[in-house]
Amino acid sequence: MMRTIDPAKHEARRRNIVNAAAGLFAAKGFERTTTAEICKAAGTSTGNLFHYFPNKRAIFLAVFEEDGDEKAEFLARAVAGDDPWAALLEVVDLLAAPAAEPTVPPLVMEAMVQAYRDPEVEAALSRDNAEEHAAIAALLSRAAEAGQIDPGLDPVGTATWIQTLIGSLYTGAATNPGFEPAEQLPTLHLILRRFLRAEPGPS
Amino acid sequence: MMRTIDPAKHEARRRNIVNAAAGLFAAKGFERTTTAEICKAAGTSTGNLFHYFPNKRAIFLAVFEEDGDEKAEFLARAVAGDDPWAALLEVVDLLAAPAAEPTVPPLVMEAMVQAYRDPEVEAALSRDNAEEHAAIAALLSRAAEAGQIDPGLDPVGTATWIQTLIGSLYTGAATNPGFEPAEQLPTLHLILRRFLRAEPGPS
DNA sequence: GTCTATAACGCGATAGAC
DNA sequence: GTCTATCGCGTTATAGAC
Repeated sequence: MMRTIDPAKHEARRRNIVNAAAGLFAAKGFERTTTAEICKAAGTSTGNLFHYFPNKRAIFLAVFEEDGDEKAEFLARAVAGDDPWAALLEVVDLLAAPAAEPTVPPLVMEAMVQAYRDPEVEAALSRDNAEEHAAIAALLSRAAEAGQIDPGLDPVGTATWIQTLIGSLYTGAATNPGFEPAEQLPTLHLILRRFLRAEPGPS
Repeated sequence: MMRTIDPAKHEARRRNIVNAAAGLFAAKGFERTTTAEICKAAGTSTGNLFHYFPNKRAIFLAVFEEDGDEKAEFLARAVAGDDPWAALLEVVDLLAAPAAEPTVPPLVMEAMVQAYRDPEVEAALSRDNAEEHAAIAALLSRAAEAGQIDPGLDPVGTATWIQTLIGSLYTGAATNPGFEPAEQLPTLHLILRRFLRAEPGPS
C-alpha cells in the first residue's frame, strides 16, 4: 500500500495554490486577500489549503521562493566572462526582464512593504539583493580595471544605485499606468553608459 | 450659547488625529493599523474619531493632503527662473528632501501600494505627480534651448526618469536599512549631470 | 494513512447607537 | 464620548474519500 504517493502531484497542487494566490496578492495585496478567495481561485478548500501551508504568510513567502538557482548560475557565469561591460548590461537586462510581466511589479511592491514587518520576507528579499549586489559590484570592479568605466566610482555604492535603477522599472510599472518597462530599457542603458563610462574629468 | 465653535480648534484636533495616524501607518501599514490604536495615539475616542472622519480610509487620505500650495509656488518660481539647470537641481533637492525624514519613505511606499486599489489615493498621487512632471519637463525644455543639456533627450520621458530617480531615494530608504537619502544626493546629482549634460555624440 | 471537504470557533475590527 | 452589536477574517476541529 503505497504509503507516500507521488510527490509530483503534491508539488503540482502546491504550485497551483501558490499561483492562484500570487494573482490575488498582486491584484489586492496581502492583507486584503482572504484565504477563502485563495481556496476558490485554486479550486480547493480551506482544510486542504491548510494541509499544504501552515498559514497565509507561508503562502506569500512561497510565491517568492523560486528560480533562485538559475539566476545564481547566470550571475556566476556573467561575472566570470571576458567582457565585464557587456556582461553588466546582460545582468541588467536579466534582472529587469520580469518587470515586463504584468503581475510581477505589484507583487514586488507588496513584498517590499511586507518586508518592513515580516522578518522572513525581509530575509528572503535581502538574500536576493545581496546576491545581485555582489555580482554587479564584481563586474564594476573588473570593468574599471579593464578601463571600460570610470575608475573613480565606488563599486559598492554604484552597484546599489544600479539596483535602484532597475527597481525603478518595477515601481514605475506598478504606479504609472502607461509605463512599459520594456520600452524604458534603452533609456536605462543610456543612463548607465553615460553615468559609468564618463571620463573622470573635472568638476 | 455659541452653536458652532472655533474652527481653529476643530482643525487642530483633526491635525492631531492625522499626525498620530501617520506615524502608525508608517510603522505598521494601513490595514494592520486599527482605529482603536489611532484613537489611543491621538488621545481621543472612537465616537470622536468618526465624528471627524467617515472611515479609516479618509484618515489615510488626509495624511497626504497637505502642503500642496507651498510646493506649487516653489515649482512655479523655479520654472520661471533664469538658470534652468540650476533650477532643475533645486527642484530635485526639494522633492528629494522629505526622503530623509524617517517616517516619510514608509508612508510613500504604503501610498503607492494603496494607490493600486483605491482610486482616490491614486488620484491624489497622480495629481502631485503630474504637477512635478510638468515642472521638470518645462525645465528640461528650457535647459535644452539654453544649451545646458543634451537637446536630443525627450523632455517628457526624461522627466519621468528623473521622477523615478528621486523616487529611488524613497524606496531605497524604505527597504535598505543603511540607506541614507541625504548621503546619496551627491551621487544623484552626478548621475543627472552625466546623463543630461552629455554631448549627443555617436553611438 | 495521506489527502480533501465541511463546518464552526474565537478574535478583533469597524461603525453606529446611546 | 462610552459602549457594544455586528460582521468577516484566519484558523482549527472533525469527519469523510482515495
